[in-house]
Amino acid sequence: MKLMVIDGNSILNRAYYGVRPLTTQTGLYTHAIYGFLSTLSRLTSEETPDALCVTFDRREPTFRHLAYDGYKAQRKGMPEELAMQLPLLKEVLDAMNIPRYELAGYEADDLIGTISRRCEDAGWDCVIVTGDKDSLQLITGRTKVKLVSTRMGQTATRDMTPETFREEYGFDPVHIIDLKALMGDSSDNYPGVPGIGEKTAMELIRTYASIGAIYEKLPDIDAKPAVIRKLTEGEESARTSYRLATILTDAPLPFSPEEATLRQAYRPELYDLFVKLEFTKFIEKWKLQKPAQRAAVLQTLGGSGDAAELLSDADVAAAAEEIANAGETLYIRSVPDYTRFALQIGRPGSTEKVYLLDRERFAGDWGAAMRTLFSLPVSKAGHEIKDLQRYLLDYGLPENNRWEFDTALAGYLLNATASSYDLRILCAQYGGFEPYAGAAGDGGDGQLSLLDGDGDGETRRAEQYAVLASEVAAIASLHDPLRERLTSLQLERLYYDVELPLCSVLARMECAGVRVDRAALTDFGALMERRVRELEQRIYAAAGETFNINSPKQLGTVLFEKLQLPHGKKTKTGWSTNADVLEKLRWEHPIVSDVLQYRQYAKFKSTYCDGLLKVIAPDGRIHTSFMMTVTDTGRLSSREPNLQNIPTRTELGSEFRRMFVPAEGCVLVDADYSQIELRLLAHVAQDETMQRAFQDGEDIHTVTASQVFGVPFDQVSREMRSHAKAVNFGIVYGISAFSLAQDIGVPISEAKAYIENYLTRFSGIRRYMNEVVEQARARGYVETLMHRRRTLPELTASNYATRSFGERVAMNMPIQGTAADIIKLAMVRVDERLRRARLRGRLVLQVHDELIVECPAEEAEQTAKLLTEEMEHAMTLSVPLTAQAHWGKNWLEAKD
DNA sequence: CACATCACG
DNA sequence: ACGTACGTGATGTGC
Repeated sequence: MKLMVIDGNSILNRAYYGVRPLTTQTGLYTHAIYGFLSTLSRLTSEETPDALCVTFDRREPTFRHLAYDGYKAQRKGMPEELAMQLPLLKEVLDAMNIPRYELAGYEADDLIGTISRRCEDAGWDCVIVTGDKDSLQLITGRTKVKLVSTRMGQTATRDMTPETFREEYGFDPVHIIDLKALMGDSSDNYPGVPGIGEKTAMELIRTYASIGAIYEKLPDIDAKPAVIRKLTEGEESARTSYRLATILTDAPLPFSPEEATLRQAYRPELYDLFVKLEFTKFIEKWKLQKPAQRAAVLQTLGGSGDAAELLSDADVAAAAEEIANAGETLYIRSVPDYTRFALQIGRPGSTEKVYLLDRERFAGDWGAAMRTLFSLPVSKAGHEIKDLQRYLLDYGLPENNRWEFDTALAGYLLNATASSYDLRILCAQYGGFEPYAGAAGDGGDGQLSLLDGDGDGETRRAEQYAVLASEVAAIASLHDPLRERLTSLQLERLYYDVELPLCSVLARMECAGVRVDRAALTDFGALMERRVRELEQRIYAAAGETFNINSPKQLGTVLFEKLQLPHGKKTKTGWSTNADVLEKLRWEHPIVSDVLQYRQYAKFKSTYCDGLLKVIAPDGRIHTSFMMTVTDTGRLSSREPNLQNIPTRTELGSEFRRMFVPAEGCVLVDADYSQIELRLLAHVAQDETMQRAFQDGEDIHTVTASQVFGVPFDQVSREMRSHAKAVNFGIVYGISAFSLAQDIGVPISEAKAYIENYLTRFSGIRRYMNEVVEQARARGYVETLMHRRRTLPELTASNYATRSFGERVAMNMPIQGTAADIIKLAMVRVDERLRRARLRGRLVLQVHDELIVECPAEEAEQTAKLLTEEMEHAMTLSVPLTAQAHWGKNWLEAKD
């Protein structure tokens, strides 16, 4: 039998510093608990112990140290962000049914010592998990220590047994006490023998094993006279330190290994806790649900018989009629591949009716059923409806605008920084911790052991139906609370006039896709391939060996060790080889520019040639997915593939845009905003100088240069303009002199002067930046002109870097986010007008400040005019919003 | 799965 | 004395 005992404080501490900070939307820090549980889960599956327990320190000075006057409870208080996690971790452990021990007057070490000896006495093996090397003294034939270390953010463990210990230290584990008695321990604050450090102490213990032996033989030991003198003078201190270093093994702790035997977790409690901590991952991994509620849903399904009905082909017409006659919102939930649906008529209370559809159990024409049920003249609501709309469009379902609500989208507007908008989490947050409406009763006990790992068995079909039915009920019951929250945060207009109608616009864009010239892309790929091979050979020749150029590690070795090039900054894992660094080395060695070239060709080949070719659909077009709930600022993102990062900044790269082409007889019309973020800055900051520049239609970077460098407008040089441009970017991002200097290659002092000049000349901007940060601190969030908000728990962090990050975000988000609001609004209007005007043009892409429409060549001019109009008038500001449109036979031509 | 790199706005 | 611009996604390497 084997028991694992965990040094709670030590592992929590390591998790706190080793895992990147994570907060719930209410600002509760959770990363230490998260890291603790990850470690716990990993170690238990690694060791498979029969019993498990955790020990904790009490804050007050401990028994062992009271004997020594010098001890002043030196340990630094833990940071607030960690302290708040400790009681929660204890709750989690209680819910997991894992015993934890703490005892006034005893350190965790002493409890661990006691526990390990009790195990041995009972004939058990013991595994101690800690990051504290003091515990190594407890190692015996039956007890080993798993030493946890965090290196570069990675947690690693080393198993320390008597053998591995002796190999590393050269003496037996128990003599680590003697070692500490000589060298002392600054963190535990006992001195050892003054003047004796780690090296001398090691030497002595390896030779004599214990301080007892040393003092017995003194002064006739093999050491320098100075060492002998220090030992003699420091004997009393050594003896005291020995006592302090000795971990107690006889603490009065009521404990026997049997009582820590692994048991079932209390799943309902654990579920509630994980919901509170927003540990979606663990909920999924450990398949947590409120068992009582699931049982209730199953009972409804099986019991009363007419609560949920599985639709067969023959039932569809009748069901459709019932749905239409009810005249209530139809709530829709499906599994991710749309092979199963649950439909609920109306809100909870209004009707009991839930219909289920299962493609595997459906004999008739599935597509016909989809069309019948989803084109009914009733309002519809669901979770992530854009994807559902796209699925239905693929079935040729005509567009209608009766989509009334999307729970995921509402969750996103209420909290844009959440990592997921899982229905169950939304229920907990906005439905008052009752994930499934109508389910009652309190906890039964769970069946799954948490520590058995994934263990996903075959879930029965009825159970899956039950989950689906409960989810559609969840959507229905979330409708009102979410809508009320949206109203109270003034998000109604953004939600109902922008985000919700945008769903169907995006669904149509994704469905339409964009045509690409497959042959040209293939040819370009072959060219890239040739160039890559060529450069590869030159690089190998210059290096005098072959190696993997794609590996920064191997490349670093070649450049900085073999070729002895001066290395710049480091990354966590070695020397940086990024483009910035290599650019500075360009003239040091011909290999460098070859590597830069190689990188470019390799990127183009793999990401853009191979990557795009892989995703061309049978219709010859690429259908990206626009993600609506990903970014923290309100922007869209594009995935599989990402069509928002197609090269354009270099001439060679922009060739890719030549390969995006319209259908036969059509053109691409491209319209983009000019300087939308700086215009917004001028508007929200009400900075008169900048507003005037835009009102007068001046070139903003030139105006900035003239202000910052104090020269007349017509004497601004190219370099001055480009520096001013960098300053403008920096301002929008929440600038620091260091980064600006880095960016434009001037001394920090000079960059500092630029910024100072800028903020003096554009005094409105200085005022705005101060105000926005101050307001964010006071309110805990920032918002856009349309009230899209982002919460900023970072602003109250005690860590400087984290706090500074929060400040920069506070300055940037309202700008970037308002730009996102505006173009989304423009997209909805463009889509609407195109269709109302009976034009055949269709939006196909959006790239943050740019819209691309595919339309018949003869409608190009009209479409371009429509685009610029809608984009420019999407919102009225104190400065003009301007957009330029062009068209051509490919994306590149359409850009100018 | 994390990291480094690099493509975009 | 700190650590270093905002927001994304895809790829290849290496543990």
